[in-house]
Amino acid sequence: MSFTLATWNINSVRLREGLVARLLTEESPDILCLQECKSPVEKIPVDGFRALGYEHMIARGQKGYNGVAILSKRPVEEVAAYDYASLGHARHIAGRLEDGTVIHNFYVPAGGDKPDRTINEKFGQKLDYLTAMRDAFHADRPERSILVGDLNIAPREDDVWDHKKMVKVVSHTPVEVEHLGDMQEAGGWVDVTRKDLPEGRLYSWWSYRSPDWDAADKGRRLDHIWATPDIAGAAHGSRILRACRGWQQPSDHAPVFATFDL
DNA sequence: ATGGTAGAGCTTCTA
Repeated sequence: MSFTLATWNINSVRLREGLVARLLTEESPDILCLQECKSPVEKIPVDGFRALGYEHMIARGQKGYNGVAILSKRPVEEVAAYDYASLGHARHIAGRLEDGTVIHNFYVPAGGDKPDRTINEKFGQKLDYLTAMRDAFHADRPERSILVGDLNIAPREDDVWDHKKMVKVVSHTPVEVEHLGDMQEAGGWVDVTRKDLPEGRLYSWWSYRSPDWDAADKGRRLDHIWATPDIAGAAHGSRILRACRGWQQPSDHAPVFATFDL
């Protein structure tokens, strides 16, 4: 069995229903994982997605903030939706395909402005969230699993436009990279995007605050596709659809794709 | 040190 999977921080699924439909129509991934739906589950516009062949959805949502969903052409059974670090936020959903492959979809907390948990509670929550993920994967080591989402951390020097300028900026600080690495190691996760594209700068997010985002290109790779070692070798065709960032009224994130031949 | 933009839902928070 072969399937193509995409992950996209959509920054309001209701406002950008048309952009989701465009991506599904033009690229037809088998599975699309969304983050920052900013919508209660019952207000996600599922009918339009169903009409395009995406008959299955599992999701967690809340009013105004956060929210994650998995849209799929194939049946997907919900197997978990954890509130890591007990924040009361809709940031995780996991589903299982008919062949047994488990897909985890995450929206890791952004962490606020200051990278210091003594003065910025949100930064502490981000680190605690990653620690809770680490502990969960340590206790129950995943197999035949894929982890995607907006992890809100760009771990490598070539995942940001300027490593030296970014090292004190939330999303690229050493303490965040260490927490992400510990969580990755606990699950045995392989970074599929970097397995396929090991060289060169890769970004999936460009701030709205830069009007000439394309020319300035001050991006970060915040959105990731990982897999457990038993299936990571089956992944190929990784790509980031930068063009979506230039669509009308875009999300500030571009979708990330990978194909698995299992 | 600061401000720049965007979305939800309410007059402010979050990113």
